[in-house]
Amino acid sequence: MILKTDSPQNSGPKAKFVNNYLLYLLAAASEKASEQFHAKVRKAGLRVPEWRVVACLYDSDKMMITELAELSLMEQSRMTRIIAQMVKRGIVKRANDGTDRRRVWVQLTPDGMALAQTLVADAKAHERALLSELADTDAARIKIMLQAVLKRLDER
Amino acid sequence: MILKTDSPQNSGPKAKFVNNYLLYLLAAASEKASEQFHAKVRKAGLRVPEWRVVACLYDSDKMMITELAELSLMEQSRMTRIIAQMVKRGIVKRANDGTDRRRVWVQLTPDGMALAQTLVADAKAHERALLSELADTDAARIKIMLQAVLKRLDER
DNA sequence: AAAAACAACATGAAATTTCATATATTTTCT
DNA sequence: AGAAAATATATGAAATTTCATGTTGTTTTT
Repeated sequence: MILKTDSPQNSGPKAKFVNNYLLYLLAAASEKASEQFHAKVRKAGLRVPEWRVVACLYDSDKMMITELAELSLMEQSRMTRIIAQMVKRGIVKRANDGTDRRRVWVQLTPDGMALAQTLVADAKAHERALLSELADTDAARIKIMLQAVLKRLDER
Repeated sequence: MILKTDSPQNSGPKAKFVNNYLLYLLAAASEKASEQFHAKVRKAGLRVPEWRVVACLYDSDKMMITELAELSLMEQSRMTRIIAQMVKRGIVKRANDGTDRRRVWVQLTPDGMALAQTLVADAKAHERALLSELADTDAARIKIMLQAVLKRLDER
């Protein structure tokens, strides 16, 4: 029996690095799994970072810029500007904190909420479809696994 | 018994979406797992996209711009410009194809190879460390799982 | 209660990225 | 063969992103 360990363009006897490298596998899986859904996001008029903000606020109703940045996996100064755009477009609004005047709370507007409802529903449907494609595989347990990974990464 | 399903900032009874959403888990795992190593990459004088190019060429010794872009998960026009910079810095060189004059083959220079050797070794060491932290977890099988996911995603 | 340290957010300026499209070359179709 | 389609790369211009740092406000130290 012949073992096919790699993809087509594999030529020599030397084992490939990239296609078997954890960080690459993670990046590629993330990228390719998201591709389809991100196309939907853009059709709904949002860019991916904006969708992340909307999804975060769907869960929490108000968040600080810094929190949004961390949860959305991007830099604070970038988040500040993204929020500014989203405010202009009426998706979110900014509010002050009564106690700490440095803080800016970001919240969904009614329009933003509507968007969030729709897109989160779409996201869940898309996820169901994706997971069902993996149902007969080890990969079905992927979420549990990824959560374990994240927990470990956080702990250190 | 009380079920704690989520992270600290979880307040209400409503189940969180983001922290249990596959595409988020993938993105976050990728991001956070890479963080440390990407810092090393930058210390070695490369940015992340450049490291991806170097890693690809470590495996294949010559690749077309288009191939590099696809494998490195980015757009072709961006790759064209990244390669231009890397050429200037003496990390890679461009060569023509004898038959198809549209093609540009990108190869590591000797300096580029040296960089590749070092960084790939670092990457492998980093990966070993990471995987050993997960050794007692389900997540130890994560690579197998991610490969299964990618295979499925490719097949459709 | 100052001083120092820290935290949250904003912003200028340079660099990168994106998007659409151009150019050149090869392949396919009729 | 000629036309049309496809492929590979390049590029202008607008938009976004990054990096370093500025500003304001809060906490901690001494």
